[in-house]
Amino acid sequence: MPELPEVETIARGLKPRVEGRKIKSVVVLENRTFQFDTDAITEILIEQKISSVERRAKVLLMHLSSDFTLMFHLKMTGQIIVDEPKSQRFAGGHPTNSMDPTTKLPDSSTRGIFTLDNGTKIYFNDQRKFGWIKLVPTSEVGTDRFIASVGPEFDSKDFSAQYFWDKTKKRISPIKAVLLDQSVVAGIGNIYADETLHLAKVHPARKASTLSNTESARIYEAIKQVLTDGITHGGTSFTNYVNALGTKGDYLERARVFRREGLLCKECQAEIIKTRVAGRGTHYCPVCQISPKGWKQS
DNA sequence: GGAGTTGTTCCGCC
DNA sequence: AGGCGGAACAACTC
Repeated sequence: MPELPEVETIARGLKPRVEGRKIKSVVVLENRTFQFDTDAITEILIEQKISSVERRAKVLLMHLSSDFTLMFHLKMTGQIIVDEPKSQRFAGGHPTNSMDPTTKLPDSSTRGIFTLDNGTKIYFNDQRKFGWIKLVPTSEVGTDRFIASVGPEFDSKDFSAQYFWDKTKKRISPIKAVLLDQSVVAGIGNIYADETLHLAKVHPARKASTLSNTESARIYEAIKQVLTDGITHGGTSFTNYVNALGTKGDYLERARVFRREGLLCKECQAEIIKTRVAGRGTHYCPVCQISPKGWKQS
């Protein structure tokens, strides 16, 4: 499940390897992945320069010199992997040849291939075909339905403690559902929602409207810390996620609760519980995160 | 081999 | 109006 830290890690890996390069060819292996008229590829993509790479929420943006932008959403199992010709590898530490994950590409999950003017290839892989690629005029990225509805970035000025309090206090749904709501804050998914609430010592099933100002502030700070930490450690890998170089992220081994059912809480040694909140698999510590009154574990 | 997995959209209901 | 909860989507793992 690529969330904000995973997509940010991909963007950072991609940037020095593709910015300034021209797209020479595009191979469409799965039509439904390409959610735009692929007849436009020749005119709008081929021979165009990738002027910059950017992330907004969980969407990766590649701005082109044609004043169009490629938008990528990885949904649950998407990958964007860049394979540079050996002679031209960016000195940012590509995996050594013997263990280079890109030697097996393309594979059965590859849905599209972009080849650049120096021979670099960008593979879009997606086992479950939920991910998509769109092509829109750069000036219209902001009016894309998803982008238009998404909330502030966690590290932007717009995301203040006051803003977060205003948003949460009128919501009666579980706080976990509020964190997963992309219109409140951009980029949190199942991993970092659980991690945030454990750090903030708030039970995921607490109704948002019952949180005190102090608890809301703790969650606000935890969001920033957990997402920053996720980026620092290159994201979380347990099934599909790899970065732009095809290698895994390191966050899982430092996870507080995520995928740690039955293991001990690193704060209090209680056993981590897995349950279901907001329709999602949810991990928490029953001691650090006190259950709300009347809440039954399912 | 049926259930579980999840990011986003859609839909019915309040 | 808009929040809420659940279904739908897809394909693999267990």
